[in-house]
Amino acid sequence: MPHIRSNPPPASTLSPDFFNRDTVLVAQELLGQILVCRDPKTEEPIFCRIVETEAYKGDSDPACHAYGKTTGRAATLYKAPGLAYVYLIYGMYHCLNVVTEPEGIAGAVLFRALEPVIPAHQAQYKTHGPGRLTRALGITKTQHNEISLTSNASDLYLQAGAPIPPDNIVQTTRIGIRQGIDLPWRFYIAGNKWVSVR
DNA sequence: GTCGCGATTTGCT
DNA sequence: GCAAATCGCGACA
Repeated sequence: MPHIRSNPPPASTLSPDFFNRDTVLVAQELLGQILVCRDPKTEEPIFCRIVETEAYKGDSDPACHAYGKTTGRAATLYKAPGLAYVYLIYGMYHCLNVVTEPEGIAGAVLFRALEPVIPAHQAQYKTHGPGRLTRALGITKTQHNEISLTSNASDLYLQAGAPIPPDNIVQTTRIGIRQGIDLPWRFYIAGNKWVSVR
């Protein structure tokens, strides 16, 4: 007699090993994975699919905060893969990244756009854009910088989603930077309406 | 200590 | 299309 599940299998959390790899590869493979967080006020769980990312590498990328630097905020980028890197940009918006590469090598992937998995959440949480998504989800440097994104005990963590077929992934140059504009390290899911247009 | 600027978003012309 | 908002950080004195 076959065993029948009454519930779906437990969702698996992405492991540090997933992030302990080349940053550009991680940026690509993060598409389709799920960011789990909580509503800043109600504490209700929110599940968001990652639909747009950018890779930043410390050694070869002049746009990376850790390019030629090891101190200050750049120090976070050398820490363990799977940690959050949150920084303030233009004095008013936070940006969420996940640290990549082995400890001691700098790299991170910027989350540029998310798609709330539950349709009812899509009108409520405006997660299209790196500054908008942190504002919508209540992500700040003081609360979330350097927390683990690979533990489901965190306020914020990553869980495995459905992989995106390579044919559905678009690779382009990155947005809003002045240096390293030639590097094609932005990835997004083709046709996804949450992706920033520029 | 002072100065200039940025991986953004918004509103106004 | 363009500029304002707003502040942490790095460069320089």
